[in-house]
Amino acid sequence: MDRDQTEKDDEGSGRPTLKTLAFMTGLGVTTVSRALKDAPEIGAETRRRVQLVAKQIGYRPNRAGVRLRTGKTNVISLVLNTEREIMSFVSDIIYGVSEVIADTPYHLIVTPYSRSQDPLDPIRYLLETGSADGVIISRTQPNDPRARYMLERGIPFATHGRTDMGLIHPYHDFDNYAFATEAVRHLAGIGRRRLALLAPPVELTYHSHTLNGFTDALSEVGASEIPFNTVSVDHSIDQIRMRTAQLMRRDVRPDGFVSSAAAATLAIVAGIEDAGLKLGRDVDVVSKQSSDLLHLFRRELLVVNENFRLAGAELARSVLGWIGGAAPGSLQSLSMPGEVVAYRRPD
Amino acid sequence: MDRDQTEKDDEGSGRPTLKTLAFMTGLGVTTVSRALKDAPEIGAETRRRVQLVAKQIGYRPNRAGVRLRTGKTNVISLVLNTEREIMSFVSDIIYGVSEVIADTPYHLIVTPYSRSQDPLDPIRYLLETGSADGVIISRTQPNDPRARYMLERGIPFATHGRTDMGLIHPYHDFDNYAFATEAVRHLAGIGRRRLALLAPPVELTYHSHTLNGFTDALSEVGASEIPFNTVSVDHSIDQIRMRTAQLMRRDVRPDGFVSSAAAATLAIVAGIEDAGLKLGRDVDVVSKQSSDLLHLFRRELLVVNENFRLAGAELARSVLGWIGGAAPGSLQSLSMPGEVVAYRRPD
DNA sequence: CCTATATACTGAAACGTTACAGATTGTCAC
DNA sequence: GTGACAATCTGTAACGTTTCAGTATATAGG
Repeated sequence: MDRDQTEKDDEGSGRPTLKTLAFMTGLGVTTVSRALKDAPEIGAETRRRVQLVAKQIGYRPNRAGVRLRTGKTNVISLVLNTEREIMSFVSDIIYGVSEVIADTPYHLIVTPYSRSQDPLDPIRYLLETGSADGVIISRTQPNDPRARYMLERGIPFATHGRTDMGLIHPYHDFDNYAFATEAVRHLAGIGRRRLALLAPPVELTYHSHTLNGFTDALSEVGASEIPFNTVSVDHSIDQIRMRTAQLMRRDVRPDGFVSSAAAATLAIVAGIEDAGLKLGRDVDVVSKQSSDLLHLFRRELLVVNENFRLAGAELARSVLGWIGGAAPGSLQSLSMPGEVVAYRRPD
Repeated sequence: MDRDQTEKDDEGSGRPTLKTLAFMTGLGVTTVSRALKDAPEIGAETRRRVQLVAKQIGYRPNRAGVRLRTGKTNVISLVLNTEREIMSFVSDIIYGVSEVIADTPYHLIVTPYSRSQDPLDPIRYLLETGSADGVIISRTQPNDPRARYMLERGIPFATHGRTDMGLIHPYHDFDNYAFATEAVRHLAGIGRRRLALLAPPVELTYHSHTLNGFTDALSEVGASEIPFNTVSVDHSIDQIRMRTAQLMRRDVRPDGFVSSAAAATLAIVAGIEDAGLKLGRDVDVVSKQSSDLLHLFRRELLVVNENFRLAGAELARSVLGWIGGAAPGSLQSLSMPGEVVAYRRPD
């Protein structure tokens, strides 16, 4: 008896599979599979024919099939802290990543963890369940157990911010050293002499980058530091505001602030005004911001822009690059801050 | 010849599968599978034994296996516009969803689309590739092709905002009608008589909700409307600012604003001040906000809070509920605005 | 004409899971 | 002792893909 033409009622119902394509082209499933990925041992005409039909009927490989067979998930996971992450960071970085993976087969999954959890938990989960081909983490620490763990397990990842463990891995970072030095120089340039720094939390790598830039520039310009390390950008608006107000009521108070985050800057300004002082007259503030809103808040503010969307794109490129076999050391990038910009009246 | 004990070197290397469990317990793969999901025809002791071993060795079902076999993806997709979505919305809604799916097997994938694309594109993609068990969409329209499409295809979804097509589906919405009426009443209560509304974009359902609340309350309190519909909250900061300034320089200008979004409010205030007028004296502004920052911006601002994190949680609950077989009509929720709150000095 | 080799294609097996259709017990009624 | 029945367990197939180990045909070398 001849081979039954319709081994199962293929055509018609669900979405097309390799079997559908095989049936339509009269080829074997194997041949179709290979033809679609430009394997060498497939005839040129066959290849074209298969690819044409595949395009026509809108064939899309079944992710589960591929994943089961090959272990490849085509997933990038973005690991986020649900409490401490900056808002615009979350939004922009997601869009940056999306932009880059848009014309790849990759999906973006968001893997959250909360304050109470060990930051290593979500990473362990991802690795143990093999849920992603690549991982992006933020809130990077000098000695980061997550990076160490992923290096050991050999899964491609990229960090937002650098580590300092003597290990090589892809990262994208904003040059916070340069930011702090520029900020201090600018403040010195407009006559400010006693500067306070609202730094990132101590455990994160960019804390020391920022702090080093700050203190190096202080001695360069001959200004002095008013210690302000009882709070960090991770603290609540109210706490920062209160501490700022306290600080501004002292005899020896700062006449300039450098702030590492926009939301914190709102709190600093509020604190300054709580103490009855005026921004631009009694004190100046240079702040990082990631969206162009601070100048609406107080036009006296001095701002430096950090582009999180770019960071997201860069991080995605790095992870994909590593997955694609590039050397991790070649996938590191540093984003230079622009100038400190003062308010300019809109046209 | 007896059955070979090690059909393949199971134990040891990779993560445990049903086969591993079957080998360890001496049972068949089928039995193990059923025991793990509390099937009725499994002996009580066997069930406990299997589950104990599974827990001990940290068995986790392989997602690809399940997905291939059953079609269940265990994925919820959040569909976002990469240009127009409010920042804090993205961040908070993701966290809200995460919160709810944290102790379920679900993963959250973010499916972005850009200005240039048909909003239906990402939905089609998800449905055609069977990439998700449930979908959450925002920027809902009265006659929303996405909701219609998903209803036709029978995939569970929830919308942020309501539709108005006579079709029943889960949604979560903020009561923008109530927001607008409360805002107008409050402004009237402090003597404002000529009010302008910065509304959501016309194509979205909550535009008319807001507008209806606004106009209904206007006639209730006997105030009049100063038309301000050349811009919406979707416009750029600069455009809103410019239009506001233009408006405020007219002879007949508003003495009160109702604003549907915090970022837009910054622009309105800037525009007011560009025209040389003063907030709280010449004009009052009631604004929605989703994070507690507007009072830092100008303490004269009057705010109503909208909780996006709650929205995310509610939307996730709705989708999961629908997936779980609940009636779509029972998965609709409306969040009531709180009072209009004026600035209160921190303790 | 036979053998070697390259080219183009193919079936079977496997990834981990669940559904289907049994198979093996033990218990009980008669 | 036999048949019926419930309780408990099991093997096989299938989901869609890729890899392995081929098979069939043509071409060329001797």
